[in-house]
Amino acid sequence: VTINRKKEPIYSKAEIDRRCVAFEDTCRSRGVRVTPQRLAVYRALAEDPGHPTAEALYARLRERMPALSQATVYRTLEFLESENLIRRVSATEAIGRFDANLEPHQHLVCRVCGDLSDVSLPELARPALPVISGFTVEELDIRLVGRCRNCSRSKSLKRARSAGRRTKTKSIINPKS
Amino acid sequence: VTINRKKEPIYSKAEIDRRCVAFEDTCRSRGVRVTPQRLAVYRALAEDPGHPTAEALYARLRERMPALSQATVYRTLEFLESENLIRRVSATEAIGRFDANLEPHQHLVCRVCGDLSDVSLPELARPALPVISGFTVEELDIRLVGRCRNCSRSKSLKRARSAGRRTKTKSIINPKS
DNA sequence: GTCAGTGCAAATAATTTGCAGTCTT
DNA sequence: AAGACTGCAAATTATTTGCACTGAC
Repeated sequence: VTINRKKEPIYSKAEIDRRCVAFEDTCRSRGVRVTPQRLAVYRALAEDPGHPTAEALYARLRERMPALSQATVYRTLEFLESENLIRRVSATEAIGRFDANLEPHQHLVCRVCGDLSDVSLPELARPALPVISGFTVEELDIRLVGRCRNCSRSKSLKRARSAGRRTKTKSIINPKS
Repeated sequence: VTINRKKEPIYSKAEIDRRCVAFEDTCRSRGVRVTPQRLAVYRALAEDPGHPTAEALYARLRERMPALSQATVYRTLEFLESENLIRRVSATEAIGRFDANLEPHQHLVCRVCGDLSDVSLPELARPALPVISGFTVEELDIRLVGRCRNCSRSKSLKRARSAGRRTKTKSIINPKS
């Protein structure tokens, strides 16, 4: 078991440079513009192993780019996510979806429509909690992220923000369509 | 593999009744009052396998309890969570925490301070994606939820809302202190 | 009767959007 | 030059909080 306690960046300087170049290539190959803002946001995230929030990145970036706006940070992160160049991870402060089912089970999360349903993987009915020094594991939260039946065809990644009952199908990620 | 496609409630009517009684007992044993609102929120969640949001529960509940307020729903859900009577699950629309590390790895989530760090469980370095009919699994997201070293002592569950750099240590869950 | 719990409305937090101007290609 | 991106500020959405009141014990 290897824990990265936020001491070092996820990638070495050289690796980060390489990734920034790859990022530029990706942008160009997809006909998207390479801007200083996009590069800066991408690099700042690659350098920060602490899973920062958009707000935290903005605070750090504005020191070097005072004119940078929050909106750009949000837009850039969304763009990077849609290009699979970064991932969004969930902490405990996730927007509230609740579950009264306390039996060990897992969740199926559709990344297109946001649908959330239960699954039971038999091999995980009674999961062994990994032992990690310096951290008391109380719960193993497993999510299978992918596409539900209805969304298996759709190509775009229009993440539903609030997956309540709302059927606001406006694309957030792909405003170009 | 068993999938619950939201057709039936998680628990049978009888089971829900039993749980509501257990809920009452828990409240009394902890010196917390049993109110119609708390019972209604708990029951509504137990009856809804769709992992509803606070907003969705509120919308459903106010039909039968027109005077119910949103604030009560939020407060009750928080209370139920702190008593381990329900769980909070995360969908894709989680409040943004980002990660540029695309290598397969897992996350350690401290439920007290919200701290998020990387772990690599060797047996999951190259995880086999479960095959589930009617759902295309693209990613296995595993979170080890518990307490980090610093928080292993603290008893209260003061979930950090925005775990940025903010050190707002105001207790949300335990306003009585 | 007491005070924990509620309702209401206002406050805060996080994110999104409209629009006019700017810079990449 | 064209229009994709940006900055700004206002709008939206989700959640929290202060305060006076009410009802569970």
